[in-house]
Amino acid sequence: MSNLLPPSFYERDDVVRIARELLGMRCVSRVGGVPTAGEIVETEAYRGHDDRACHACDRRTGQTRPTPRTATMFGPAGRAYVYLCYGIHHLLNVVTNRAGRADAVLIRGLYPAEGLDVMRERRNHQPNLTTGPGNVTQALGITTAHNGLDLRGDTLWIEDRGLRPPPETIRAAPRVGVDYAGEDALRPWRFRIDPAAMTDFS
DNA sequence: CGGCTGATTCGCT
DNA sequence: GCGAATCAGCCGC
Repeated sequence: MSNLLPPSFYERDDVVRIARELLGMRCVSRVGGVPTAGEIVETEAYRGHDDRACHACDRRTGQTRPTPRTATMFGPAGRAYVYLCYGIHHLLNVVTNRAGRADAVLIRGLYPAEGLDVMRERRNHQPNLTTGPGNVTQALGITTAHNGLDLRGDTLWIEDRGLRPPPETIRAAPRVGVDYAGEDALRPWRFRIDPAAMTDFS
């Protein structure tokens, strides 16, 4: 028994809260009909209208406006925003808030749950399957070709299986790799489940 | 159109 | 701890 996260989960005007609440949810891909999945253990929140670490916000001027790359973030909630980072890595985000508000949650880590053999193969048999945002997409088979996908479709979605990490096991920290964002780089919008508290996931 | 840069990862020092 | 890999987006000329 599992519940697909409803639009009302994504449409809320609080991307930081959503990033925290996504911890413990199961992220599922069915690329090419092959199921792979894992519980979300690390996220980061990006807020379009006032956060210079967010792609939607020009980090020099502070102006927020859509570009061809970031158009998905300005669209309706509950879709996948996938972009290419450093010319190599595909990074998966969940779009939140109403259309016009460019908020998104970056999926940075999973606890592997389903399709481990496929994920191992996609990861070229490296020991780290789904830690790190670039590794998550590689294991799930997600690329920029999946940008804009509705998370209620049959290729990529997020399920609520009732797993709720205890609040005291959730660590908040500044986001990774956004030093250019000035004061916004200090916002503690990175969330992860303390690895030592993850015995429930096995 | 040229140049710079990045929400990263991995291997080598 | 450092730097290469690798390229689309974005800015400025």
